[in-house]
Amino acid sequence: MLESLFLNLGQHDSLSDDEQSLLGNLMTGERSFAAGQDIVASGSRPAYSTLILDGLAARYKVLADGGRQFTSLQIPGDFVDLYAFLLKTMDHGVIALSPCRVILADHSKLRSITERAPHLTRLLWLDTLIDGAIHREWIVAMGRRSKVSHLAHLFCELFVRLQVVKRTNGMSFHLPVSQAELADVLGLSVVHMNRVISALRNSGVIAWANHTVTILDWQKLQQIAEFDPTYLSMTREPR
Amino acid sequence: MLESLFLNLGQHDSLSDDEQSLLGNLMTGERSFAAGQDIVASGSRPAYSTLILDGLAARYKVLADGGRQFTSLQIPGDFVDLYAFLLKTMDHGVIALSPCRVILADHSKLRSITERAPHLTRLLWLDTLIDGAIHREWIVAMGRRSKVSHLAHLFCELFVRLQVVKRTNGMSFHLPVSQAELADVLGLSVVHMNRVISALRNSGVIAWANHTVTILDWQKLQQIAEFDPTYLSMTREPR
DNA sequence: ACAGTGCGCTAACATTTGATAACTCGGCGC
DNA sequence: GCGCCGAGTTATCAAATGTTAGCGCACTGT
Repeated sequence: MLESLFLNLGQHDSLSDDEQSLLGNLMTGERSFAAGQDIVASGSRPAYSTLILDGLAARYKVLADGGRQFTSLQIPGDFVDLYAFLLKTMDHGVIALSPCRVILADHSKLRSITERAPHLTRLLWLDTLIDGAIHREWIVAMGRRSKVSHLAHLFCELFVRLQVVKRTNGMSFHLPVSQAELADVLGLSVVHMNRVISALRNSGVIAWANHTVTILDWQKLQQIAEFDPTYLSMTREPR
Repeated sequence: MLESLFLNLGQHDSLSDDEQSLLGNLMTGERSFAAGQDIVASGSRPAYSTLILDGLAARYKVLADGGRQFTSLQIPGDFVDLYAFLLKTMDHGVIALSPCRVILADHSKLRSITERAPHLTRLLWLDTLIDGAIHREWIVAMGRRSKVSHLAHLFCELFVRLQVVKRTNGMSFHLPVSQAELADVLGLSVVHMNRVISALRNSGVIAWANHTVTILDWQKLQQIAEFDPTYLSMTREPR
């Protein structure tokens, strides 16, 4: 059941059997959320962190004028709020974009991992660092890439991340979001988001229908995106 | 000499004398960089992490068309590349925006801290988590705030962070960057950056001359920025 | 079968942002 | 003193992006 988590953490360094069973002991209390529901509320002080088993979720903030911005997309094997273990207070919310099945990690147990299992601690720390690396890549995309390139980059990132946890199907993956939700990822109006999607479609590198994205030309997509996966730290080495 | 680091880490939870001396033992090898020099090169695999003692630095990425985007600003007491300890390969560069004095932390020593000092490990982890929280706030600012609000938010953030490490002077702080560099923070053209700065100046909430920013109306500045410092985790509690 | 609804899509127009160029001003070397 | 140069500023025009509105289609409940 923790397959995705093992695939995710295990891609960076090997996970011992002991560590796998520590993780198995850590994660308890499965829950489900419907699309549109808050998984974690902004301002809350959760006593546990949440791992996605199935579904798509996103971190977000809402501004006074009602504008919403997603700050990350979370897939199976991702902790959506591991940092709440030390940050204590959530400064943003996490919403389920599709039906989500999750499992929880008590902060008290996480704490004891930091006391007793240094290597596993480093792997969990690393997981939050990659989160940060993705954030930086998003900042670059928002600030200096063309919108088409930004969208292409997002698709590259999602494809590669989904591949790690075996949620791709050939060159396709499921992306259960509306264009309005995607607009809240890129920081665009819905109308302009539609224009950008059309442009990328017309360039012939992707198809997107029925909530399924198909990459028609992976080379060219990466080229448009200037995609360099270094920031995802997908090499296996001692950490 | 590690005053800023102690102030920075100590704002979140108390640092024991033992922990302070562990940190003192950790940080060795002072170096200086001139404005414009790379402190850490993109693509490198440093064997140590870098702490700013004095000066202003920034993380950045450069795109194929020459466009540059800063992803963070780093002030005294900040680790600019603590995550390189686990991420291994730098996926971006760090540049000195003003003359910088730094001190280094060998990754081997950092590793031994994770083996022997769980509480200090959590505080260092926390430091990187706040980095991530700041990234998320930047994403929101880039995507959904007006440019004037974005700039106001940046000034709020810098002021509060600089206050923690005692680098403010009343309601003023030193900001040794050109408008072109600031444009690479907000992701704007230089010309438009200038317009945005003019607008914020004309609203009467800040003055900016000789590389010194003075906040004339702190309440109104926070209001324009919709600034909520929760994401900086500035409360002292057990971590 | 029917109307209601959410979503994708497009048109027309307004506003924001970028590109290019020119002008000012102060510092600095000669 | 003179001229160069970098930084800030402004003007003008072009391109990107937002706003408002409306259409069509698939899906849903009745």
